[in-house]
Amino acid sequence: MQIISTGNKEITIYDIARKLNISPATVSRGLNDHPAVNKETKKKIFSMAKEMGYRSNTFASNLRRQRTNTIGVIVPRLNSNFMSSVIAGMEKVANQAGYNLIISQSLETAKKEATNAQTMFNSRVDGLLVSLAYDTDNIDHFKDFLKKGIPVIFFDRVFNHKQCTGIVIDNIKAAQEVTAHLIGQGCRRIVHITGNLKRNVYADRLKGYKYALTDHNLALDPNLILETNLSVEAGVEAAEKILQMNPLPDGVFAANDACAVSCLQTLKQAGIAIPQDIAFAGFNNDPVSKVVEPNLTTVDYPGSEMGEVAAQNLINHLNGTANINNTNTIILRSELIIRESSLRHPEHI
Amino acid sequence: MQIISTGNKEITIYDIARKLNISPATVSRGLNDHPAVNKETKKKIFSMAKEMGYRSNTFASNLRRQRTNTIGVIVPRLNSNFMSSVIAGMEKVANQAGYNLIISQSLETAKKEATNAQTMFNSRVDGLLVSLAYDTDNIDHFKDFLKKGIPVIFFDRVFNHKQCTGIVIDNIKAAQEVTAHLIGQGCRRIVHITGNLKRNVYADRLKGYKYALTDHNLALDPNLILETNLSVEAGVEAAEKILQMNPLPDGVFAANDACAVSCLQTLKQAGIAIPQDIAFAGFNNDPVSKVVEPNLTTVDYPGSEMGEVAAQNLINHLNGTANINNTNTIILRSELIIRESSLRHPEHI
DNA sequence: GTGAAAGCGCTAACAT
DNA sequence: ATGTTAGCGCTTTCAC
Repeated sequence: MQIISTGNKEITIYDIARKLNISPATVSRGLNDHPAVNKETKKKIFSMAKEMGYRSNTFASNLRRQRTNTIGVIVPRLNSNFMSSVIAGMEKVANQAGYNLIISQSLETAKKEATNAQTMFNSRVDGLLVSLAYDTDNIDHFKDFLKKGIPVIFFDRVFNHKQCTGIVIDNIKAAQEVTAHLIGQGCRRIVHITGNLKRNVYADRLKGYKYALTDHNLALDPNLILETNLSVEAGVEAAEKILQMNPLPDGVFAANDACAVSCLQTLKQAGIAIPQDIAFAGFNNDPVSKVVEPNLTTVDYPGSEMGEVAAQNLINHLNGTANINNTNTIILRSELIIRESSLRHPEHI
Repeated sequence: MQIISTGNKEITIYDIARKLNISPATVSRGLNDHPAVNKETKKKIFSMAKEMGYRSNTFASNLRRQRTNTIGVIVPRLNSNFMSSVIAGMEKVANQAGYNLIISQSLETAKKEATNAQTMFNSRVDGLLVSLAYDTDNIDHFKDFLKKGIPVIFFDRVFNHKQCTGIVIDNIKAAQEVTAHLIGQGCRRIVHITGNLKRNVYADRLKGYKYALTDHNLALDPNLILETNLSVEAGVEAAEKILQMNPLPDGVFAANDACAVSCLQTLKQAGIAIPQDIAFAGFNNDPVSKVVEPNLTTVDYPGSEMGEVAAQNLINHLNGTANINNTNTIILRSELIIRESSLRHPEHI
């Protein structure tokens, strides 16, 4: 038994129409701010709606218009500054345009990503914004969307597909800058800790690393490239591998901050001086990068903006203002942030 | 112009019925696994549905059944390990029970919280799961829900209201343990950095701090209680205030880790030895607590479990399995994690 | 075990 | 500027 339940009856536009002695159609038009409705009538409608506690029935409306005004969002995890900013940016744009967001986490598995996609498909989202899971290696689970012409936009972790727009930063260039910076600080044997190379973000950062070596006429040593899952634990393991190397490397560039930090700390505990023995750089500008000692050199990029751009492009497409089918890639700016972990000439700070 | 768009026509139960020469009613029953439908018929229906690429129209279904099977979630921010785990826990339970989640961030403002609540109300969520914003001081924006008998469950940051269930940890006890631990390490003048005392979590942690002092016959010095917004910047400011104190305190207990860490680091830079001069403790077990040097003593509590419990209780209530109107508060376990920042007798590690 | 038919609340084409 | 009407796709009562 429900203890509290007053006024459980839902008010419909028919109730409002009856009270006002007008037709339901006019009420509907008024509520939707249709230009052909008399201003006075509109006012009456709105105040009566308010008074009676009316709330629009989205389902009836969606059923009728064959649109949901809902955007699906699938991300690997929500627990980063970056993702939270992305979502905030999307929400801002979506709300302004009258769209709702359905958000879900793939928890880095392709399987859950597929399930989530199916749920979104059944909820008939008008479009999808996706950042891929760690181990996704095809996008068959988005085929249903593409077949139906429902737009899918990837951001950050994108998939190269002619039918899908991607919003990214220039990971190659950013990584190239990081590596060049380390080289500029005197590093000659730089370890690169990377992630799953299926993901553009890690593949591109690796490319940037390689290009920078080439730019500075340094040979590429495959033994210096460690492919990991970029977790905190992976950082510890990487440190153990590094300690086995002979000679020791003189620089480490990790593809994310979490891994960089745990690797740095493990090496430090083993008596390695940072940055004198080994200079360090990460990627993402996570809060931890400002806490670890020494503070971590890293790359910052704008989550909120990425979210806004992704959502805005999708909505413009849905509203017919712009067509993203012709847009393949949108590149946002990023920034190298130099901190003590890589600075061997402190006077340069 | 849409470049790709094949099979844009939606399949309905009527299409399936026609192909199978049965009635739409039977198709509907079959799809919903109604017991009164012949097993063979069911099989035929399912395979035909699959073949034709049928997907159920949630809107028509919701419109008809007058239920949405959707749960609204409003949180201050998504960017913490804790919140991300909470959401993951909720998703798990909700998916299993056939419910969907609509998630939104209040970004710590009561205003956005109210807007979000209104959106949720209009989307006719079956129930609401809320963790309050920093500055919310009443719950009028949830009145619409309560009036209609739509259940609202608070978690972590709860509001004391007879009509609302709350899921929390015992913040008083946890804070009391933290403080007692500091006292056990020889602290006598312990600063407590707290947040907005409207929020139960901070008010209760303050209480726990006070009770522990009482338990150990220590006088309460109001000057040692710093009310802040618990941000990273607030930690720095708190450190500056602490440095002005004469005599210096010998312990700091901050109501979250972010603030504790920045305060700790600022004091360290000023030449204070941690934990010898000032012992430190935080709250939340954020990843940074394991990165800062020395590692931060803190309180861990289970986000995923809190999410699961909140969602499960809501769903049980909605399904009529249990009634939460009688349940006022559910308390989950938490755990003191002792690390070097508070350990003055290293042999105890 | 299956079918017929009504109706959930809204919108939009058409009519006035 | 407003009204009439049909129908979006589904579920469910009542009938057989």
